[in-house]
Amino acid sequence: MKDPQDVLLDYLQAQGLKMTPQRRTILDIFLEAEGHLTAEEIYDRVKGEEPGIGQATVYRTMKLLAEAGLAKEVDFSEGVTRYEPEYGQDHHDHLICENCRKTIEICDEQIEKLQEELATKHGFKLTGHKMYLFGICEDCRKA
Amino acid sequence: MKDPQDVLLDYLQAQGLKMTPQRRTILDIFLEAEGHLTAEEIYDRVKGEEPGIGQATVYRTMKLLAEAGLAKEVDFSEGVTRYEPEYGQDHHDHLICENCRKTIEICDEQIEKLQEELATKHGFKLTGHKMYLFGICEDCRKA
DNA sequence: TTCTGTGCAAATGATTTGCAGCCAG
DNA sequence: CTGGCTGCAAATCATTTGCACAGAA
Repeated sequence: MKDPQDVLLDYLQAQGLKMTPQRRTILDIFLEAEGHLTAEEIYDRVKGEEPGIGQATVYRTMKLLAEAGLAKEVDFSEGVTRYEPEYGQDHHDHLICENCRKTIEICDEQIEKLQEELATKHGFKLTGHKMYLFGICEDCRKA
Repeated sequence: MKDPQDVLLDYLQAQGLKMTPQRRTILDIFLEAEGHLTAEEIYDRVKGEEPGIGQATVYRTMKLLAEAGLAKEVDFSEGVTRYEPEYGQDHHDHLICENCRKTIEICDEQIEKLQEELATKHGFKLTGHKMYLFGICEDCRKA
């Protein structure tokens, strides 16, 4: 598979935009991080590596990565946008523990198919969906 | 079915809170409105009827109605919280046209069942879910 | 009377934007 | 060179909160 840096480069060129060290750094840090980070959290990590980078740049770059198909915005109803790597990842939804906030990535083909049918039934051409299941995980129920 | 005003009254009394004309007005206007309004939009309508009511009161009251089970918060990823009447309504999800923002309420029992199973499979006790299907509606595809 | 509720304005928190200088192509 | 990019600070936008007064119970 193509290197994510190259994917970004291609996207930038196609849009007449430019590659910069800031964008490179932010992409690297974002990709090597685990989980679903907010722009703020990414900014904190970026500061550790390149203290000169401003937080507006991080916000701008994360939006850019989302457009380039490298990052995906997720929203767990906390009032902040989180990002997860999208490139080379299979599509999935999330199962979130309302107590400890642990998040499990889930995917069910049958549900996807039913969603498609449901949209079609109403005359829609489905372009995407968001599904979040909320519950209490095993550990939290025991405790 | 019990009158929504009474449902609110019961909830308030159970919580040691008070009924006020503002709350009555906001509930009325919210219930007679169609669709999925934001607190801001509800505030605009409220001003038409009772100009003295402040917008903080509308925000506070909508949260209250949500706790009382009379309103439900929905989030179409626009950066604002919308509210829809919940009392006496069946559970449903939403199918949203990305072009004209038209929203259709949908419900599929089979999907719900699969969601339950999916959660259980991961050791979760499902407490709720959010599902939004995005697409392009028939009218917009024709146009 | 006793709190809770209200309106107002100020505060918040996440995100965006204006701007002057910087730098990739 | 030139137009996009950056850091900074100021600006937004939705929502929340502090406060003094008002009004349900």
